[in-house]
Amino acid sequence: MSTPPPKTDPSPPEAAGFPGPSQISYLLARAGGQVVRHLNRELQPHGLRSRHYSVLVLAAVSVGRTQRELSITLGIDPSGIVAIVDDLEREGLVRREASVGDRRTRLVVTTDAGRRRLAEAEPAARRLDETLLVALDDPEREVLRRLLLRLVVD
Amino acid sequence: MSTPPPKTDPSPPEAAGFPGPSQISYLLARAGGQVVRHLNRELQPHGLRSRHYSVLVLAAVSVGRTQRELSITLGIDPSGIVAIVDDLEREGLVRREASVGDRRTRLVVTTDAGRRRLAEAEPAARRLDETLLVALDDPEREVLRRLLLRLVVD
DNA sequence: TATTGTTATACTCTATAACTATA
DNA sequence: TATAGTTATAGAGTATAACAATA
Repeated sequence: MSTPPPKTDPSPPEAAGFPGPSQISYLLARAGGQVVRHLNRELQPHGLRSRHYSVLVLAAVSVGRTQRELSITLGIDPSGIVAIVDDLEREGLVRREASVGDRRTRLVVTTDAGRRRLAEAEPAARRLDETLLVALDDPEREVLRRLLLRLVVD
Repeated sequence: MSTPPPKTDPSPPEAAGFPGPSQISYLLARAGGQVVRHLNRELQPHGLRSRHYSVLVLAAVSVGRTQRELSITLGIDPSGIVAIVDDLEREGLVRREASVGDRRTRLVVTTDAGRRRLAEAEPAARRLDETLLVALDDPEREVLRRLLLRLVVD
């Protein structure tokens, strides 16, 4: 009779020949860094950086977001949002509009120029998913996407 | 009779009520940012930042690594490695040793003080995996870990 | 009193280029 | 010529604190 292969350790210190730390948090930090670097490079021809792109996407999806919402959703400090929206507004890609209910808040809304810019840049961002995830097949990507969604919502 | 729930779209533009873009690259960037922020906060009492911690871990696992190896494995620019190793050396946590074969390279080796510091800090880093991944059960974490490993190796 | 947006500041990180010493 | 390490520098990102307007 054949002895069953030993159960793999659920959290081995080193895995699969990867020489670095294999803790999930480390791997996430590393993968995230890769993404930002690549994304910045891909977006450069379109005059956007990853953070500006995120804000532009998010403001475009809804009719308008308060800067506070953008800050919370994107995990960027409110003062960082101000700087990013300043940049985008200077280029005419978003407008700050007065909010009806609360005169403290200012709604960030995407302009037509912003939507055009987004349409130009989007393929570059989608291409990133392709090149970065080349090691994974479609079902694996979907699994990864769902797991990450649950992490990021928090 | 109950109608079966509709099959979920394998790659919907928006998913599960999450307000942001649900592209994997975006989610990775976001999760990675969270990790680095949390990790830096957890490590602060131990006088380490996430990059210093990574280098310390990596140098401790083996008998010594060239700075070039550290640079490639951690995805940090060689000039960044110099700065980090300078910091660690100043605190006596690592030493730079001459390499036998190649007099250009310098091996980064962890000192006893470095190993002690690592032992102090490690629980904080492991705690991160716990708090950050609270939404996922053990098998899910293992799936995520393996997928990320394949992404990061590249 | 608490919150939204804003400004200011210091520090860390990233990206590049140039330089040196060795190979 | 090419590679390992180093230095210098500019720009981007992060973290904090303080402030004015408004709730």
